[in-house]
Amino acid sequence: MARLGFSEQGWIKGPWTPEEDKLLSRYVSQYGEGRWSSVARSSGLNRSGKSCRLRWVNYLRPGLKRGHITPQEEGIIIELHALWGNKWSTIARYLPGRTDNEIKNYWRTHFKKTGKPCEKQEKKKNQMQKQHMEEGQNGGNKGDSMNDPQGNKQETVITYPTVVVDNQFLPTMYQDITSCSDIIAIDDYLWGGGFWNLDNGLKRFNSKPTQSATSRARFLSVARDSSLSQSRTIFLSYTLFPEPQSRVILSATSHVQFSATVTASPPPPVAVVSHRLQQQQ
DNA sequence: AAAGGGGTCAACCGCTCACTA
DNA sequence: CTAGTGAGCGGTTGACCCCTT
Repeated sequence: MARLGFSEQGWIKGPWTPEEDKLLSRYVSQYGEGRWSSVARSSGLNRSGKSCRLRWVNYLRPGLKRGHITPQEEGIIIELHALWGNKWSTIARYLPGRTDNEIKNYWRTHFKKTGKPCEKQEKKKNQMQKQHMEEGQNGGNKGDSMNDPQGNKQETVITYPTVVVDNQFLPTMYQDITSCSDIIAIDDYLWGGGFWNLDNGLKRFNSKPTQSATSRARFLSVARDSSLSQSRTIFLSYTLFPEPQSRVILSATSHVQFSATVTASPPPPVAVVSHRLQQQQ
């Protein structure tokens, strides 16, 4: 690939070569992140510290996700952008494996012009949701649908565990969603969006919840570990209201044992809350 | 098949902030 | 308090890709 040129300081500019990537990766794995200017000097790379840092953070860093933003991630982006605006790095902290640059690019290409997802994206999303619905009807016991066959709205009671808050803000553990490999998105049609009441089990609001509901939440995404066939681990992430800047990640195994972490933001991880979730009778 | 245009994304730029001497 | 330096952030650019005509 042709070089774009050199900076005034003589640093190479332009696309990175595989050799440069190897050099940088080797250096960082040996000496760690940080001190980027010394990385630039000592690694043998004729690149500026800034360039090295950017390449590492956005491309070489372990744990980065490749591929398209999922509908769940899109939901999180929309939600958090509504809260914080163009705070890309803050938003990126809630999307493990995604970089601020990636999210920024995604936002600009998908939402910047119209302020809403482009038609193509919407079509795709609807298609996915339709597919989920069909799969759900084929034996999935995931709770009642949002609408009855006549299309009338009704409150949905999910036969999933009840959420009981043990103690408020009792630090117990911090569970990172990234620790689960091969997370795929599921149940988007069921969980994605909408408001949920956590006071008396998981009940879904069809309209905006009342101000008195203290532990209402909006689910942003659900994902599961596909490698577990019997003992599914489900990850729920949602924004707690009325604290708009807190977010909870719940993890559930076999629909029996739940644990939850609350991270105040920005940035995570900070305060941790433990919820005990009991299986609904 | 070729050209044009729009979309995507890696990379750069300029600014701000935090830290230190 | 101030100046220098490094790191990080958001905005912007430009090359490449792909779709449409």
